[in-house]
Amino acid sequence: MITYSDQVRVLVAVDCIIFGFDGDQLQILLIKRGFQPAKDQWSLMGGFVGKKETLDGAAERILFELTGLKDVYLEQLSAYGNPERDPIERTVSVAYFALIDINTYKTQISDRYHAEWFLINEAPSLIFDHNNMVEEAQKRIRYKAALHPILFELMPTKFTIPQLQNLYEQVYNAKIDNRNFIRKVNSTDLLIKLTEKDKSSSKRGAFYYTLDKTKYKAKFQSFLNFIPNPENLIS
Amino acid sequence: MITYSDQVRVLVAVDCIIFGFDGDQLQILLIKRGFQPAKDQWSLMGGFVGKKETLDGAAERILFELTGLKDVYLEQLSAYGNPERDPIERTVSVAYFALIDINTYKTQISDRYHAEWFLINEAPSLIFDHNNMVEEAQKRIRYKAALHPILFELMPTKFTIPQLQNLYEQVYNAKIDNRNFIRKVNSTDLLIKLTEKDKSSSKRGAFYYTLDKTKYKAKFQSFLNFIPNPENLIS
DNA sequence: TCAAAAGTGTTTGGCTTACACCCATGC
DNA sequence: GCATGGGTGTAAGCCAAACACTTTTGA
Repeated sequence: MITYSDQVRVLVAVDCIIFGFDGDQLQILLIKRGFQPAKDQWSLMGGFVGKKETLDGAAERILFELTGLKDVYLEQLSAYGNPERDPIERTVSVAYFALIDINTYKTQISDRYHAEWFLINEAPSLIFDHNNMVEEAQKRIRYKAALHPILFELMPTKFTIPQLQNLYEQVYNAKIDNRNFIRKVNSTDLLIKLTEKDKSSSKRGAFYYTLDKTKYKAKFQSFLNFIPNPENLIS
Repeated sequence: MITYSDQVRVLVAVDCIIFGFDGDQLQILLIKRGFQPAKDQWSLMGGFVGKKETLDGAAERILFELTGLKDVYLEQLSAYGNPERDPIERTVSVAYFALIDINTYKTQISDRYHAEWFLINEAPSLIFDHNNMVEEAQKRIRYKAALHPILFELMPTKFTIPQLQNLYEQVYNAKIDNRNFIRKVNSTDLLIKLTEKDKSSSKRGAFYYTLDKTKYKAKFQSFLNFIPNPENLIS
């Protein structure tokens, strides 16, 4: 039998950067690591890739273990392979980022991991190179969301346009003109207007919308233009 | 000492999708695999990640071994980890793509790998999942080149705008209006016009240009617009 | 002189931006 | 009745797309 016998074998892990939106604030889900090394430090949710698992499969499993969610937006970010990144043993990590609607998050399942949602700017420092992963994930999302409607993945099943604008403003750390934003979003024809209004944040109330999933899928790859002059915003 | 002892270790490889342009045709560099499995079949240039090597470092080394080139545009594409992708032993591969000016390619160094340049459309079928990697690399390049001047990386040190247009037409498999293209490229202010002309493809001759590397680096991240309506072109 | 590639000029239309202004309603 | 956020109207201006036209020069 042929083998590649003289080569080094290493551990391969998957780490998930999980972004969530509760209709008001963009957050990130972190866990308190329950084992050595770096026990009790904050970390991304991760795990080793199983013997017969694909990378995507491992990411889905890890996300499911923590949140109880399936069929979530999940995209490979990058592979990280600095030989020193894990002090115990060389581990190559493939990072994925997920975008979820926090309202669907099942708390009970995650309890064993001591998971907690943090506002992006208030998140603690993380183990290994996880801070770097989070930064790169944010950049990727900013890049992609300027051209594709991925942030819709974070929205509750029904939401208002001002809520969506609020999310964009948090992602780009910028103030957006609400009048132009409303028109831009409506012009994509991706939303279905409901009759109900949300009156929690204004007297007049803002109409609720839901995502038209068929159109969403059809138009996902086309280049939209949600953010004016993205080059001025992306750091 | 703490270890992750109950986990599977796997091989980690890097595969390079090497695109080259000779001033006329966009090509891809493939090698004839010199060892089992799949000996004598066409393949991407790849190799295992060394004990103390980063992923980027391994990609640079592999590219150097084959082409003799350093400081080449090299970007991580994606990690591939299907458990069946290598029939001998599970191997996770991190793919990188490189963009090089074929004129600087050093033939002699590569001889031991039986490397050959192929026109993209005439490339042979490749081992494992390498065909898929090439396809995804092409998609990524199409995506990125619509917004950033990466295709300039493929050009010879001096080149004409019609040559550059020719490259764009090959990448997007589309005919571009030369009059608008010339203006678009000039408006980026990324090129320095030389006094010399290339008369090989027309009687009038086309001026040679060189890349203004300072401006190139400065503007690389800004969103340009080389391709009209990219959503209509990208498959 | 004429063919053919390189390059300039000009019009058009769509889309973004900026911002004035109207709407709905709870207090 | 007025403050407040939600939303519409609209004009200015920019920029891409289309394409008529000029330039250059070898054969």
